[in-house]
Amino acid sequence: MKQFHEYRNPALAIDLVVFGYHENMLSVLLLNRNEEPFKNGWTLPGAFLQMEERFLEACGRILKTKLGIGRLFLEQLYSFDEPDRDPRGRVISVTYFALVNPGKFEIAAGKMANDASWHDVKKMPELGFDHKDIFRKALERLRSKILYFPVGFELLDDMFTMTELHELYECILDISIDRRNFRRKILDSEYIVDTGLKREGLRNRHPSLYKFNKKLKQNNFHLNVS
Amino acid sequence: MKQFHEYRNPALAIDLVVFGYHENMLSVLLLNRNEEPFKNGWTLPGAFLQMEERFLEACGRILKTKLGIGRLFLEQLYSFDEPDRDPRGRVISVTYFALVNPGKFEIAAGKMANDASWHDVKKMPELGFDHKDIFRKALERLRSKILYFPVGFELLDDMFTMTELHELYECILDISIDRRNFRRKILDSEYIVDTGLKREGLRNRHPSLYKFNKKLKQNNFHLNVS
DNA sequence: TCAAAAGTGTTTGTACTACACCCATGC
DNA sequence: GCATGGGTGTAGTACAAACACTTTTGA
Repeated sequence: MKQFHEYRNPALAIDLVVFGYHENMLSVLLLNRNEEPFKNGWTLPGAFLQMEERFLEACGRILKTKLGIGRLFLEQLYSFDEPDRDPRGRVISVTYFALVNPGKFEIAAGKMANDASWHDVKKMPELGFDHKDIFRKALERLRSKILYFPVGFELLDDMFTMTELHELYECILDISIDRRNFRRKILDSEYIVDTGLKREGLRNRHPSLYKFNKKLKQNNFHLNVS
Repeated sequence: MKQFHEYRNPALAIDLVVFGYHENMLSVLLLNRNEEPFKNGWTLPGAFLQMEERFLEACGRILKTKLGIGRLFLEQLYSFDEPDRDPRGRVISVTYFALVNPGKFEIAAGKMANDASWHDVKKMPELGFDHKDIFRKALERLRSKILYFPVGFELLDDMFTMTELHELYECILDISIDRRNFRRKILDSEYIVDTGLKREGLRNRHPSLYKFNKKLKQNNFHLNVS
């Protein structure tokens, strides 16, 4: 019997939208391509899926070989099928979005691209292929997900202050949220626990350090914003 | 230059979870396969993606050739990559969920399967491949989506009573919802408009007939349930 | 006039909003 | 002691939950 992969099948790529948060700025990792198509243009990191490979394995391979970073939060985003999305031929793209604390990794450039760098989501350059669509979808997903799931903790250090968490939310959602109401809401939800430690060395009152409550089972957090 | 599809690529299938609602029962369309693998077993309707075909075109082809039904509400669900999900070889499945009013269509059996029929979501048979996982994901999506998006209207007739809409919600979510609070919430959201008509021929008070408010732009509906 | 379902309103409690003030620290 | 940001409390409001009565219709 003829094997399926001997028929003509579209190629299958995995593309990643890697979000990082640092110094009050939400960024995305982009590669500057050193080959056609879109040579010297910016694209999302990606790779073709290998025959025996799972999606998450391909994600790990991309992160490791192109960006030099290890395992992190990954979630499937969407699959893109526009026939002309790649000028070289029919390529389906299964996309994932990832969250990373840039402080924990040094980005290493891979061989496909001569440069990988962080780009403020508010100042994105033109992107090759249909990667603008993918990016938009990812940002939309991140913004809706953060309202009911503690994704923020993937972007911060293991311990963080309430102000840092608050600023993260304001930055990602691009709105302002009342500091005191935010604090109450977060604490009531029990998503975070007070470590009892304080951040020291600041020139004013030492804020408490919190960490994510890993024991929490059920989701009782929902943030309503206008 | 060698074309992408000349390399070894996994096969790519489109599988559909078609939900129908009829007489207070939420059902899914299943095919009884007449060939191996899973001969005489139940599976979701699906097909291999053709080289130049878009996902939604493949969905339309499946609906037409296997089920004999036309265009309906479709939304991409998830892409499944388990290497052993198809015993014949590596097949990636991009899945969609669909909503249909079964009263509007007669299901016609196709050539791949000798039977297509509706199955109560509460009494599902064993499914071939990984279709149980796909079904579960689809039901989960439907249940969360109905809380903030008027998916229900795809499942009802063009005009419907408040009680019919109420029962649909209770059926899909598998909970009971206060009739009066539900009514107020739905009417306040302006998702539906009173047609001024009444359903006649019942043995008691004639209920108003409503229809979906197609002019509605922004989503101001959110149902909170325990 | 009775049964059955449709339609309406009120009371209560909870949760979010919008605020102002005090506290700890480094300089 | 003063500037800076961290921490706490509270009154007002809006929405959701829980609930009972009236109305319309066919038989």
